Amino acid sequence: CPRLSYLVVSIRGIQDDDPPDAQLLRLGDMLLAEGVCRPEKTGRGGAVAGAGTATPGGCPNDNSIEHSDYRARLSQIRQIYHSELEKYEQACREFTTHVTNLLQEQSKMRPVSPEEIERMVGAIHGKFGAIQMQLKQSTCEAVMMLRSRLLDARRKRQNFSKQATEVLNEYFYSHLSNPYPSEEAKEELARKGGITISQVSNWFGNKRIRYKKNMGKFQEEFIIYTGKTAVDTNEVGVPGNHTSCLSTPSSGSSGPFPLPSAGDAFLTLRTLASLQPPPGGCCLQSQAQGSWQGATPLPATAPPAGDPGGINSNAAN
DNA sequence: GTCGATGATTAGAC
DNA sequence: GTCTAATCATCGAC
Repeated sequence: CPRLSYLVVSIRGIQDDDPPDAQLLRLGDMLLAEGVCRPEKTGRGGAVAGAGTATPGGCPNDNSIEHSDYRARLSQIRQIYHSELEKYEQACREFTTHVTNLLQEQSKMRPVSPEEIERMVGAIHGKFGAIQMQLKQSTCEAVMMLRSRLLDARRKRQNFSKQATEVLNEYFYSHLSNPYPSEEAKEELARKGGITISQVSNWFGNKRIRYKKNMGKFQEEFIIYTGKTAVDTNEVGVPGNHTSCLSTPSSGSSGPFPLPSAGDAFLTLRTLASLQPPPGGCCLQSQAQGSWQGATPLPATAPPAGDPGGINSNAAN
């Protein structure tokens, strides 16, 4: 929602050297944008008191249920704002009257020019304007805090559907030697899983990191997916192998060559993972930064015996 | 309420 | 732009 950033920018943009009127106007605009106050009817002096029914502006203006709490709290803020504003305006009026009366009293004893009265009234309005600005600013801050608490959906998340997770895991484990789907593969995974491409990218980013950090934990998953999908063992990291190089994932998830067992799959994968791609390998993507293969010695429980070349000895080179 | 899993965000490297 | 790594924040099982 651009309005929040507008608020932030606007509040940051308030400088002490701004003329008070300009600051007041800007804060008024902010509160207007948030639906806290109505457009001012006349001149300065802030919103019309009692504008509690003003239509909330911005994102929360939709009818979604999750925003009802926001709207309720915004309404509270609005009421407090207008109540305080009314108090300040009342006080300003009273004080202005009081000072004017005092000056008129003084005029009996000394000459008091209309300019002097005007100057005093102006000074009073200036002081109350500053107070009003503080009120607006603190109201803005309250609204911003409320928004960040209740509306900021950046970290809202929902677990992916089972189908999406399966599709992603199938691709990941069947391309374990190079779990970097191309754009086309991402698109297809996104389509199959009913998620967005950036979610696919996020998922693979998270998966690679978490797999690398704790491979043992993912052994069971590996068995599930490689066993279930009957992974084509030729697919895993073999230089020149078609499926590991093609960008489309479609051929990887249902290989026609069932393994005798998942454990064998492990062994085979471990062996294959140790193979080194040819110089300028066919299509490994973005491996310069992470050396995925070097960090992919497959789950530790796989038997090391019989591993001809060693898992980590040269995979990353 | 706690805690692990997990999707999203961020900073920094390339 | 993509990537890793760290972190945040939420979900969901217990």
